[in-house]
Amino acid sequence: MPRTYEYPRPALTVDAVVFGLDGGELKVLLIERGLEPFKGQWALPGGFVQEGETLDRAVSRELAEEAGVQGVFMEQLYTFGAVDRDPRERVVSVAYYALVNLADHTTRASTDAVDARWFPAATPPPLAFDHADILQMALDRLRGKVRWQPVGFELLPEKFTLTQLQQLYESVLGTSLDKRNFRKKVLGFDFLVPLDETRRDGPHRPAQLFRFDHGRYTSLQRKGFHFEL
Amino acid sequence: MPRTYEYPRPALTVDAVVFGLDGGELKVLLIERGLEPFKGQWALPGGFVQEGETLDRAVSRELAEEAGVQGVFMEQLYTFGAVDRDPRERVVSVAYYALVNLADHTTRASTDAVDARWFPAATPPPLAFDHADILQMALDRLRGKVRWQPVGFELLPEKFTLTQLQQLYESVLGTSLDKRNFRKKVLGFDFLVPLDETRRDGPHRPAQLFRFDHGRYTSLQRKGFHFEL
DNA sequence: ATAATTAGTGTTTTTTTTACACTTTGTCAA
DNA sequence: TTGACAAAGTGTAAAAAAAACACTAATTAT
Repeated sequence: MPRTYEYPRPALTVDAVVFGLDGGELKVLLIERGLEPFKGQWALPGGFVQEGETLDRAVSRELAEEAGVQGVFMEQLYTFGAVDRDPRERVVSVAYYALVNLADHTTRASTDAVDARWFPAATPPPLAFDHADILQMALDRLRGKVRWQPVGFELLPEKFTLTQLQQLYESVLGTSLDKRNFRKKVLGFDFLVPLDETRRDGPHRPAQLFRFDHGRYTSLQRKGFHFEL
Repeated sequence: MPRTYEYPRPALTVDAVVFGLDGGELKVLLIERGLEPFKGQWALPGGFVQEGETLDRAVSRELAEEAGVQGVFMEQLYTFGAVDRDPRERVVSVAYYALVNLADHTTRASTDAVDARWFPAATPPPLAFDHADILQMALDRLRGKVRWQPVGFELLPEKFTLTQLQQLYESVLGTSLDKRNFRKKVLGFDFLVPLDETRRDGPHRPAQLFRFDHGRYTSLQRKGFHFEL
C-alpha cells in the first residue's frame, strides 16, 4: 500500500495486563523478556500490531501466543505515548486489560519458550519499560469498574460460592465487606442463579454454588436495571 | 533514528471531541474538511502525531492550530484501530475529549483558514471517518464521568450561578433535577465558594455567583472526600 | 461424640434520597 | 408608583438504602 500520508510513523504495539484471582489474591500475568532491552526482566505480554489487524485482534493474538490465554474478557485501557518509553526508538503502545479465570489458565501460562508467571498484582517485581505505570492504571481501572459493571465474575470459575464472590470484591477493592449485607444485596440480583450443587471443601458446611447468567444480565440491563455493588 | 523494529507502521493521528455548553445545550466543535477524503464534510479536529511529540502534546497543538483552543481540560478517550477507518490507508487514531468554557472560545473557533463551528452534540451533522462513533463514545464517557468527578465545571465560566450548574448537569445527563435537592447537595461541597457578587440577567431576582476552588477540591480529595452528584 | 471450620440467616438504626410549594427580589411597563 | 412577570431562593417529612451487628447449621476429622 502506498504511503499516502508523509508523517513520522512511531512503531505501534499492544500490551495486556492480565488479571487472575488466586485464592483471595489478585495476580498479574508477566513474561520474562528473552531479548534486549530489559532482557531477563519481567514485562507485560504484548507485541507489534500486524498489517491489517485491529488492535483488539492484536492483543488476542499476543495473549494466545505468549500466554496461551484465549477467549477472555478484555477491554482497552489507555494508550501510552511518552517519547522515550522504549530506549531504542519511539514506540506507542495501546494497553488493554483482561480478566481470566486463573484456574483455567494457570497451567497453560507457559508457552512459546518464554517463561510466563503469575505475580501478586499489588507487589509485582520490577517491570520493563513503563509497564509499572500501565499495571497501576489497570488496577485503578479495575477497581473503578468492578462496582458498576459485573466484570468481576470473569475472574471466577463458572460455578462459584458467595464467599468466593465476596473475597473477590474484597481483594479487588481492598476493603472488607459485611457478609450479611453483601449476600443480601447480591441475592437480590436475578442474574445470579443458584445451582443444585454445593462445594464440599474441607471439614465444614458445604457452600451452595452459583452461576452468573450473562443473558439474563443483559436483558435486565436493557430494561433499565443497573448493577451496583 | 534507525528503524529497530521491522513491522508495519500504521499512520498515527489524534482527534479531539471538544465539548462546550451554550445556554442549556451541549455542543461539539467541528471542522469542515478542506481536503479529500470527505472533503466538505464535518469532522473532529485532529491530525498527525509529530516526531518527538507526546500524544497529549499533539492534541494540544492541533486544537490550538485548528480551533484556537488552548489550556483547557483534556483527557484521553480511546484509541480507534479499525483497519478501514481511513479509505486510503491504515490510520490509527488516539481520541481525546476536551471541555471548554464556550464563552471564551466561541469567537476564536475559526482560525487557520478552516471553518470551525459548534454543533449540538446530540444531533451533529454527518461526520467524516468514524468520527460519529468517537463522538458517541465521548458523550458516554462524559455522562459517566461527570457525576463522579467535578469535571463539569470546566464547561462553565469561572463565575457561575447554581442554576447554570444545574442546567449543565441536566443537559449532560439528560435528566431533570429537583432544584432544592440539587442546591442542598451542592452547597454542602466546600469547594464551591460563594462570591460577593450577583448576576443580573433579565427582569427577575439576581442570582448569586459561585466559583469552583480547584485547590480546595484536591485537598479535600486527599483527605478521602469523594465527589458525587 | 465433640471440636473445628466455614455457611448461612434478620432486625434495628442510621444515613441518604426523594417529593413537594411558597416567598423573595429584581425589572419592566402601564 | 404600583402591579405583573420571572427566576432565585428556601425546609420538612416520608421513603429508601446502607450499615451495624451475633448466633445457628452443616460438614469433617479426631
